[in-house]
Amino acid sequence: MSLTSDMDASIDDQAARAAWLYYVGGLTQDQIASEMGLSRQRAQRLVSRAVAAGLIHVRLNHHLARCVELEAALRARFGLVRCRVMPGLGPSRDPVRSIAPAAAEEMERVLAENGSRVIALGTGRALRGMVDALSPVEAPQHRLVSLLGNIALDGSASYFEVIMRLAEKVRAPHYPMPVPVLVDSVEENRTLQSLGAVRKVRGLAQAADVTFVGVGQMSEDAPLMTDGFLTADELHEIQRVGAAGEVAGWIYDRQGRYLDLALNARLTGVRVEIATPERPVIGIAAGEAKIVALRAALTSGIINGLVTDEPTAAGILAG
Amino acid sequence: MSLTSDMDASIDDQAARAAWLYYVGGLTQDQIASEMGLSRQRAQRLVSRAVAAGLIHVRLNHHLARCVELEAALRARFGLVRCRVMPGLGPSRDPVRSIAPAAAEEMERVLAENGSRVIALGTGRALRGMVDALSPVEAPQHRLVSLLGNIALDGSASYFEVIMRLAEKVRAPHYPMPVPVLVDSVEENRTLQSLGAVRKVRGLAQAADVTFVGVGQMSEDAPLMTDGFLTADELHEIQRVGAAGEVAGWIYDRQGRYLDLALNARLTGVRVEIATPERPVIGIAAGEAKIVALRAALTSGIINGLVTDEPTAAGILAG
DNA sequence: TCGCCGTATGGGCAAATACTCACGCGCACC
DNA sequence: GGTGCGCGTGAGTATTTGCCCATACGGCGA
Repeated sequence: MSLTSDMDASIDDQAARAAWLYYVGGLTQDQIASEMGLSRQRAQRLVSRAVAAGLIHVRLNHHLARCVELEAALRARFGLVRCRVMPGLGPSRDPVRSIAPAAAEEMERVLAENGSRVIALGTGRALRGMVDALSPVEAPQHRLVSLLGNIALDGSASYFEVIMRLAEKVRAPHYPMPVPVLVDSVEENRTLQSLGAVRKVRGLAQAADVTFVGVGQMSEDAPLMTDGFLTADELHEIQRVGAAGEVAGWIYDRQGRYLDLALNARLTGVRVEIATPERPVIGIAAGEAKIVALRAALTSGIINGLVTDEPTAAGILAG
Repeated sequence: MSLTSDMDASIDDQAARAAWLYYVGGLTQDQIASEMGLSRQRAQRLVSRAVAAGLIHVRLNHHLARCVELEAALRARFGLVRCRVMPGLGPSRDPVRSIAPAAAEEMERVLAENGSRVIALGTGRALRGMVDALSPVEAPQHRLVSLLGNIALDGSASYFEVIMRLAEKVRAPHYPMPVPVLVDSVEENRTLQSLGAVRKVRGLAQAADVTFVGVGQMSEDAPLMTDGFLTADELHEIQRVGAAGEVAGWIYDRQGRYLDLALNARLTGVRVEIATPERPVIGIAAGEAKIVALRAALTSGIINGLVTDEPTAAGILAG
């Protein structure tokens, strides 16, 4: 009513303002409607739009005893440098929802550092959730680098894009891996790897100060297969030789030792094997299906940091 | 005591879990109830308890265009190093509610730095709100120091305690100013100031890397008066000589120049005059009544950082 | 042991919120 | 200029939530 400037405000501005009044101000949608001169319906739509667009972030400020216990147990058993366990949301819900805010906090922790860091990133739904949950912060002092491309065999960019989104939020220089994840032949791979641009990105990724990766399972619902990088037959063959999980496309066994597969020669991405306390590799993953893959990666130290949820943490420790 | 605190802890745990499922998981209270094996009513109570206890933090990740404009204008006009303008909540709501989360973010920004910093703090409702809105972070590398005491003339500790609360949340060493805000005579003040403990805290405060202060108005509702540090007569006399506002008890005129008052000799706290880009002084304040005081403090650079709300920002710029 | 009092609990109900649907407007394509 | 499509809107409705109240439980003093 008195706020005439609302008239020309963009829809997102209005949504943000409505959500602000609703969540922070504690007004009802009726009050928001009269405050902003809208119908109650519209106020409701704005609020729900703001939530859907991720304008509103909710975080829990309380360390649940059970989660803290699991964190401590994981830290002790696998010598982790970072570990967060978030409450589960029940079996039918996407666990990414639960771990994304915590993963975002870990990322913010890195971004808040003053010195210039090289941050390497994998791909996947969990990392994408992390980036979506991240608060925009100006952190141009850091460099972001991809461990692998985001182009599938057929040329589509269906794989979850992480690095560009993140770079947009933090305004940092970024170095995507400018190649497909997987190529058709060893020769093609050799050609690509010899390119200066590729060599530069690889070099940067290998020198990363901190690395964030998803962890893929090698069961029937393996991301490598659902994303079209492996056929069902290939998957079964790889399962047969002991595949337990995969980080950035590189497949390892139940002890977390990378397998020597024909596939490897066609993978273009950087293999993660640098996890040390000074250069941590943080795994972001949760879900029943990923327990085996996570336990293996933790056992050999492919990852030495973990953000997961309660049932997954319990599952890892149960083995 | 341990038994009751265990009870409280487990109740808080339950509350946190319920709120997590509600806000992050998006379950209804019915679903939470069956998930956790409770009645719906209990689930509802847990969620509302979690919100009331501040276990849940909601933040808006969208810089409203109007607020961004105001921020830019304030930055440009007063050469601010930090500036946040949050949307207003309407005239009848407490503006502290609006600015507290943003102020908390500024504080978190400082706390997230790796190096050891000295953080000086004033008192007041706004700072208290900031601390309440702060996420607990372990930041033991920093030192927290008070600019002034929190004891009134009559010995009561009615002034809003900030430093202890903050120290509790971040587990940092803290140095409260161990004296009343105001003493009866110049001699008493001299005696107090000569104490080793006081000198040490003053020295630390003067060397602060960053300072957070509230800003008090000198109108009829001046905090200095309502908190019992000034009588109405004293206030009127000080108004007559041009008082515009006050930071940590030290009164300045409309140009932001500290006034030479008899009162000064009885003030025990540290006068803030160190604002530089390297050692910023951030003012946390909002409200119609504080516009004049804020404009003055910004003009002379007593503060070079600001967290306020939209109407206040507009009011400052209008003058 | 009894009765009182404070506190926690679940049922019921009114308010608030989310969802669905039909309509209307503008726009583009025919 | 007509027509169909898509988007946004408001009305109506189902669901969810917040609040009040009667009641049960447990501690405590008489």
